[in-house]
Amino acid sequence: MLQLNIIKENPKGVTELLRIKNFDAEALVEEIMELDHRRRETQKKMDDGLAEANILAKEIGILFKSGKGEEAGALKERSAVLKKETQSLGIILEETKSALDEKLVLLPNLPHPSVPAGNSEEDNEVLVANEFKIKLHDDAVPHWELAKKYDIIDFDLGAKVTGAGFPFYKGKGARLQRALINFFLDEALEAGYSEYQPPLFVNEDSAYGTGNLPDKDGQMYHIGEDNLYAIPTAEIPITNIYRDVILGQDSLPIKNVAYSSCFRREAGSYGKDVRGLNRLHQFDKVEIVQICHPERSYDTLEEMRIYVASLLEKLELPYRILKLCGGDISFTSSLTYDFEVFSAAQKRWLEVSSVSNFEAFQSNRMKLRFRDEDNKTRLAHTLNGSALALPRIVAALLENNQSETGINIPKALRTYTGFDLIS
RNA sequence: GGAGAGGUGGCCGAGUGGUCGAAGGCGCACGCCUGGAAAGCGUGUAUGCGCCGAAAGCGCAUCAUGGGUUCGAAUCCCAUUCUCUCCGCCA
Repeated sequence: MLQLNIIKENPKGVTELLRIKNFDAEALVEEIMELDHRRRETQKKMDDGLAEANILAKEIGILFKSGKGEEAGALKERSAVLKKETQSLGIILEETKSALDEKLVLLPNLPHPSVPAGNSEEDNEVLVANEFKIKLHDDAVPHWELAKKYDIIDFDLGAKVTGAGFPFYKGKGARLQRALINFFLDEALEAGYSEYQPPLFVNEDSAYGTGNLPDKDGQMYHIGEDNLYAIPTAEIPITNIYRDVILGQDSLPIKNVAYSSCFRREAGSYGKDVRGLNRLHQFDKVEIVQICHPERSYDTLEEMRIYVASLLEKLELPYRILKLCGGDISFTSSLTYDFEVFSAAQKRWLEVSSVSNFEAFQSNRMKLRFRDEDNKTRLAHTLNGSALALPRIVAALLENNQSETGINIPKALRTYTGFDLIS
């Protein structure tokens, strides 16, 4: 949620910046300014009324104590009137506040000035392209066929037991999953992250905190009986640790890593994009989250970008890094780098990580603050990124490393898998 | 799932319906004292919103959360939630 102060200070600037995200904010900003004005006006009236009522109550108390109870009658009458007035003002205030909030959450985060304009993924800026040549033999096949051939992932079995998009990993396929998780976690620890194992379900407050509600309501699995949401990413529990928290001066930066299963309904997805491991309802991911001083957040973003790239290097996967354009960047992000690996048999790029700086957008909604050098409370900046999401990594590993004899495991993973070939 | 006890500032902990944002202690910060430190002494030490752009000041709200009773609620009532104890069930 965008900070009200930023909008009030420079409504035109906000509208201008949001054009880069192809968002027309003009009417919305105007409404917000108006609602804010009404809110302050109402609160002033109510506070004054309450102040008078407080004074009256004290006077009545004194009268009663000194045995002049009869004299309190008139004051009581006035008090009753004030109560009615302040109560109805209170209702108006609450209505105005929630109307203001409803409008505020509709505004996307401001893009960083470096974000290129654009409408779709075509306009993303390719920053790094590490496309070392992959030579596949003539009978090279996509990963879903390899999965069947070597009996390492069973989509049909998953469909029988649960539904489409919930595969079983078997034998060396299961061990490869476990190896990747451990590899990613160990690398993150090495890079100074603290490991968490989060709950896989969160409550409503947490889903709001990171902005998944009300935005992506239909995209999360929801347990109605207990009103809990299955997490689409570990970002939600890990970031919400700091909801309504004021961090001490020395606690920044916070670097957390968590492995979790992720659950996504992916309503509306279909076609060849969702074939095999390309898009699942349940998948595994290692997520990194940082909370840092506002002045450091872009350095931190670069640090995270380099870190994620190093993982792909170690896995010897051809990848590229995209700086997302205004039209493709998410609602909550100021600046996002997408990482894509090349899937040789499908001949297409698959997104495996998205590293974003949210600046104070999440913190503002979550009330995540810290004490700065002057001991004042300020909103911290939050960042996160996948490091990495497993399924598409597995897809690329299988396809790119297939040979006549089997699938070769990259060196960095062999100590984790305990085997160097799937055959 | 059943029964009971409880939730007060960063922490501990007091609080009879009235001047309680809340005693006292610990912690922390600053100052005095000291050659330096400890001890001791003194001062300060919540958050949000509003008056107003900032500071100072003032006002309002906040004692788990949300309602209610009352001129007045940390205190009384109701609901929710979380923690603890016992019983039941259980990896």
